[in-house]
Amino acid sequence: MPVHLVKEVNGVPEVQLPSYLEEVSFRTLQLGCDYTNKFIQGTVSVIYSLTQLGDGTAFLKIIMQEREKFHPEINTINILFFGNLAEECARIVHQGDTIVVTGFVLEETSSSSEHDKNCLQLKMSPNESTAYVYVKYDTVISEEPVCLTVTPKYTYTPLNQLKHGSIVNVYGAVKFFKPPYQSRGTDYCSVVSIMDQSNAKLTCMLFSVNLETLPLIYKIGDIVRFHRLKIQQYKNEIQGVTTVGFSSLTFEGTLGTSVIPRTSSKIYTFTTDDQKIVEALRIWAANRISSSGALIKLSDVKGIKYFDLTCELVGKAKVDGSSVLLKVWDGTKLPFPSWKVLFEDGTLEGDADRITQLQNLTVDILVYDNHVALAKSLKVGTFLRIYSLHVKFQPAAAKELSDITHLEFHLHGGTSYGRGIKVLPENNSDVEELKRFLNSVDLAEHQQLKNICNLEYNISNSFSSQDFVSPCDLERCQQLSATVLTDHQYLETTPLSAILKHDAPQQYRIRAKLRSYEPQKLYQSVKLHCPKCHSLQEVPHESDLELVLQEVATEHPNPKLQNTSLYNSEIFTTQNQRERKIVVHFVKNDGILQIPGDTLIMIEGGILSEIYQLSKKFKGVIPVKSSQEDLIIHDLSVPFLIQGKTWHYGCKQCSKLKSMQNLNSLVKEASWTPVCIAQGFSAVPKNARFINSINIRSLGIVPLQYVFVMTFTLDDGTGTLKVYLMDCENFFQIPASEILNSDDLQKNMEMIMYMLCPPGKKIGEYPWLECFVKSYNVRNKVEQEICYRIFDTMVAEDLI
DNA sequence: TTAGGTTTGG
Repeated sequence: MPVHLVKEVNGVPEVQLPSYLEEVSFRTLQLGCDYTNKFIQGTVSVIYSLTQLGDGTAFLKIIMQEREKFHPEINTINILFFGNLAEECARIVHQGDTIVVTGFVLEETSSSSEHDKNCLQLKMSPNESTAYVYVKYDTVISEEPVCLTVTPKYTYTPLNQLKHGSIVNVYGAVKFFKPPYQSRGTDYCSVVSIMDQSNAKLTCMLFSVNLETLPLIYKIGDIVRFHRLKIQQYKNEIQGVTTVGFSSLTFEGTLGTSVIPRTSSKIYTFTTDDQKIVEALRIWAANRISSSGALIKLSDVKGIKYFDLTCELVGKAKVDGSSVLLKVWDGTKLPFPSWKVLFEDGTLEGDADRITQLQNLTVDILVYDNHVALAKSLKVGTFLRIYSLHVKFQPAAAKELSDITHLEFHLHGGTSYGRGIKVLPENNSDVEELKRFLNSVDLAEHQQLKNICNLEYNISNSFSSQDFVSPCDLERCQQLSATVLTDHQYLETTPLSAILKHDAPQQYRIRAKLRSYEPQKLYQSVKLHCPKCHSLQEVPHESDLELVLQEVATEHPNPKLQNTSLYNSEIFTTQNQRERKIVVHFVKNDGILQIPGDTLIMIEGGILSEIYQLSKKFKGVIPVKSSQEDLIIHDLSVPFLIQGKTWHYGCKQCSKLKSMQNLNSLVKEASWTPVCIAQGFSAVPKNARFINSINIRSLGIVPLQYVFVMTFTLDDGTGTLKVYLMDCENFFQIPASEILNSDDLQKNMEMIMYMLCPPGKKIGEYPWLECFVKSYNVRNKVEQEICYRIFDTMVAEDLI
């Protein structure tokens, strides 16, 4: 570090110089002597302007006056600074400052000007020399703990003007932060991203041995002031890091709250200018930084995966070596039952009576790994903010009747997304508000309820309980729609009774509740739809695929069809079976092989598990077999292309299979690149872009689309209407092509259906759905029937 | 030095 700022309070520097340094006075300086481990100290009497030398190197000249004037005739000396040392000193050093320089080279001056009459100068180079600049803070004792009489003038650099290598003072609104955590090194670490009116963002890596010296940030939108932050480059972006003398102040970001700095520093400057900066930043950030001011309560966790919870700690227990249980409450009631975590008898800390009293309002949070140490140190009764708490929706396992749909709360290991726990002080405004709210909760009312949260509780009782939905939730369900119209908002709502009287075709906007739906087993709703002949087909079962592939695997690859201009081929022989041969053809792009992630492969003789493994590594897998003339696709009983988790099938009726050489023309057009894939076809669903990019029609295949096909029975009080839903991905915002291979997506869908049609509740408590419905005529052998289908409607985002 | 925002095992 070439330049250090040293805070000097009442003449006492807060940082001592390294003990191996020895002071030398001006008069003892002699050419040819070694000044390693020596320092010279003085007062800055003249600072020249920063200039550049012929080769562009920054240059600064300072004249230093010896503090103790032993010999008046030689009491000044020139100091020449070069490079970023010169730039830093030009910014920091003022006339009258005390400075200490080390690592200098003593040389004779060639100049003969007035100030250079002593003929000696000190040369300071960035790599060898160090300057310590002392900033004076003089205090007087008064009734106030500390009163500043001399205030250093700080300048603050806008975040869009930060330069690599500089040490700056900045203000910003917190866009993101990780609460301090123990790093793998010696220090605590906190990552803080800030923004200011320049709209630039700066991510800062803050380290400190003392937890207290890191900024006391409680939520996004807080305002921070950092002094002596070093700016450096990392991966083509600038970042801020702590440096010697770093200090910070933090202010609440909420408009109108008092501007009181949070800091561990006993001494700091804070002027009316600072107050204005904070207030201006608050106004700027109010509309631009989504603050966590609208804090999420336990009653709001519907459809949410991660959130920051402000709560009071009621109980604590050790569960096992890697996790701790926290029992917390925020005065609101969950919209679903939640889990109760088991722990060993006698390990629960907290007031047993209070824990029992609040049992219907507390949630169990399991805290893991790196958060365990902090969790163990928490005192029952303190107020906490738990950041990025994972709320996991666990749908009922149908086979196990003892299990019911419930919520789990996990604070996973790691610090991603600022995951962590912070103790909030009692005077924090959110805590004050929470305390007021907790005091207003009618505990007797909640105690009268049955313990519906207990997972061992009988399933039918818990679902039929009216207490399941708080009055607040009920109101929301009745007023808002759980679906959103994506077009035609101008249409007026038509009652279902009126629709039933009309002829088809018509289009309607309706508002109704989902009385029931089919199929109940959601995986049965996924079908394959042919856009050409409009047939609907079942998705082949894996066991059927396996049979076809095993049969093909017994056929012999044709060696003549290997290593062509289109692809390179490799033969693999299995060891555990009857030496089955698998041939993998790596398709080239314009004659060149790509990295696996960009490569299309064709596989001959592979069974399901092998194809599945290969699909994880390669961009796409096409199962093929050898004919006499060319490689050909299977008979479309198996997927013609496997891309990640999506297995693409072709319509057996509409496809007219051609040889694989037809892929050739397309590959020559260089369309086998991620760029081409990304260009896509805007009218085509996302999952079909890839197969279009390899122009699968050149192989004579008509691809089938994955769709959800469901029947909804809707009721608006005036009548009931059976409507079809056929949707690729728009209604649920879940791709039908991926759901069969994704547990997460299946859980999401179950959760959505649970919200739309909550089991065990009266229909009055169901949410409203606003939908567009079109009617159409279907003629069967006997009569004409009017059918209805949902369109241009999607599930509201807060349910997804 | 550490971390370098970008969630999941429990």
